[in-house]
Amino acid sequence: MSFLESLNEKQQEAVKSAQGPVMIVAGPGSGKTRVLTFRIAHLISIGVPAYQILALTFTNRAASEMKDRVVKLVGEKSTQLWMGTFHSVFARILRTECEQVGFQKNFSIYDSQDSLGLIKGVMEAQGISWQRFNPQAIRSRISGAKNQLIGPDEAARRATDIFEEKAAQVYAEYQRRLKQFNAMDFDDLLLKPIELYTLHPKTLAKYQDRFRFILIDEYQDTNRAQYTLIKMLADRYRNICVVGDDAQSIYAFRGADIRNILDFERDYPEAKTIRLEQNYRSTRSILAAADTLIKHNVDQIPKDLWTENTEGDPISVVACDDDKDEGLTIVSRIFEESRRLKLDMKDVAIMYRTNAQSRSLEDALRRQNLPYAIVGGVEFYQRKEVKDVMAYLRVLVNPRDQESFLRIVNYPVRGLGDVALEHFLAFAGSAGVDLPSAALRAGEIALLTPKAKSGIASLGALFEKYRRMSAEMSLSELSRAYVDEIGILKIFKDEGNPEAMARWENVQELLSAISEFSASRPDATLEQFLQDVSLLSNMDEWDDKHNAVTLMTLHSAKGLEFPLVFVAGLEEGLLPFYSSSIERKELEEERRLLYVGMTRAMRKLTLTHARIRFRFGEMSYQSPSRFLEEMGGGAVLTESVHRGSPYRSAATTAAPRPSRKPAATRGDRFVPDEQPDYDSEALSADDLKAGKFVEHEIFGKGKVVYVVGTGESLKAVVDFPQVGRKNLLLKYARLKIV
DNA sequence: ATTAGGCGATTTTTT
DNA sequence: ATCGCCTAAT
Repeated sequence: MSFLESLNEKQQEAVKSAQGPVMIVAGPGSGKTRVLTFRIAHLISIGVPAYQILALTFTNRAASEMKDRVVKLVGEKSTQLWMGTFHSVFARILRTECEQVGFQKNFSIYDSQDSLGLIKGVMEAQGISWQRFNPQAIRSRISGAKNQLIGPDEAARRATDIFEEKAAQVYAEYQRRLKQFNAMDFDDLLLKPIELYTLHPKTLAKYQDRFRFILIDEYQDTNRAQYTLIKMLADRYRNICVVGDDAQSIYAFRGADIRNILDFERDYPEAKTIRLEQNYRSTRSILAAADTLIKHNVDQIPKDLWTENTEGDPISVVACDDDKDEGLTIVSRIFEESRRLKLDMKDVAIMYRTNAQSRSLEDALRRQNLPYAIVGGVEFYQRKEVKDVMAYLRVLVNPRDQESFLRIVNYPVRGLGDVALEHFLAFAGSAGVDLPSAALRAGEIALLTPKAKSGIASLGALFEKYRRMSAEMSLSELSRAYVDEIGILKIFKDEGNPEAMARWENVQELLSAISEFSASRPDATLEQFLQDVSLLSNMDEWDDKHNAVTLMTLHSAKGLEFPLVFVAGLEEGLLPFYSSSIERKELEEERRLLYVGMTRAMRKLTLTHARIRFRFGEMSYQSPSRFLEEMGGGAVLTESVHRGSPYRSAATTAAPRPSRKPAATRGDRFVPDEQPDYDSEALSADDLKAGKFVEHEIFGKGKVVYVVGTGESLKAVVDFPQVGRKNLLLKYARLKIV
């Protein structure tokens, strides 16, 4: 086959091993995507019908790109291929099969924000205080349990402290309500199919028979639920091919389980393992530094990455005065390097640990008139006005969706408060009807004020009207008329200020998106649109057609490559992040995260750190990241820039910077080993470090999350299990180290 | 007694 | 920019 000739020997082997289980361990830049694409094309070319192939990717974007490439290789017969993220593929399957697990086909999909709202409601109903038990923490605990396939009952049995007991209690009611609301959260999109296949072996057999060839990309980032699901599906034909790299596993915090890679060979003893170790992407300098860094991890499968590429430029490490300076430095280097290497702006990426860091970078780019695009950040579909309209649409599709109903029941204002809502919910509950039906009968609720009665009744009438009309109108007409009648466009217009006009435009943009969606496919439904939007990943929205610098988090950078890469904020507390610098496993994940970022670079990599960073409303002294030392000195060029900046004068008058002795001992060349005398306070920055346990007179024992400021204004943020996070001024707090 | 609007605190990573 | 709490207005 002609298209195989461009592959190396290992890659060809990976492509041609069509039958049986295969694990491909693919280092960064080793042509993994090409292998996957060619493998699919190969399967089709040897006669496998495209609809028997299921390919799971990490983003929908990756899926559609890969699909396009397969079409180019083998033509239109490949369009029946099933390709997408775990969540979108199984949401699609659930759309047809969910009745077997007690859901209606029009079920809603709740994102984390919706889930959190629901959890708060449950906690309120159960009389669990939001102050004592952080709803966000409860949510992530529940999600964690679900990812490990632990149900509410088992969670309750396993609970060892009051927090876990409460979480389990909330969990049980949360699941009950999701079912009642005909809604699923992200985790359910994986759990319900497992339930479906367990309860209905015939259905499982149908899908096993359907998907005879399964491919999974980014296998290192799959969780236990995904693993189980795939194991079920692949059990019959065992034609499963997973591609991953343990060194690029960066989603353990979300339940990704490294055992999935390690267990693969145990579950499939006949599996063939193929290693792709030749890197085609990066210069030798870049690869060497990344490799030296990642070798500091204990948990890893040994690999020998190599490249035939040239040595290239050394990696630059630039020390900047502060975060503004960091932005300016990066911008001026973008100018220099892009000219020197003859690159466009679309060849440049700036990566960082937290979304909050994009602000100062954006400022610098804007000031220099450099075009840029941000991946993620405050996403369009997360904006309040967009979520509000989406909630209206969801209620139309799924009247049982109480969470969405409650979101918009008093927006625009209809004269309803907590009390009126209580009465209304009680009425709906005793009448045993969904909320839109109850709203139509608001007149029957004696306890409501006239204003509340008419407000709710008109909302009920609105839903009723558009539910009827949905049969006769096109999707795009319907949504426009509906949104118009909701009245929020008028509110924004009347308000007239720039923010309101921006919101007005966002709603218009949402309507355009609906029109576009309905024009793009003949069978477009509102259900389908809502589902697609719920399952968008932030990469899916990224437009790489524009010639602009790309800004994104290190997490979003996975799978991409750019000739010129900047990683900003290589500082202790930021990368590695505060709370992740204590546990070895978490620290190793931070290291992998930087590894992912570094290995995105093809020709030139620049790492920056700031000495002072404006965080949490004040200046904070930052030490260079320990990872810089861990890269070894060989290919690294250390530089330091000084530039005037508004923070500078304040900085130079401040107390000497707290000393710090990084944990790593080798290659201390990036950090001058200074040890200023610093003993004035009983507790100084020397004693008080992130991760230490301290005792407070009132709050009890807690863990230090991080420390900011110096001398008199030395502050610590401490996590107390009972009372939560407290910001303490050391001068007064009188903490004791435990 | 209720509700609406103002004010202040907050910021890891995400399907 | 958004959320949650508090107080003024009804």
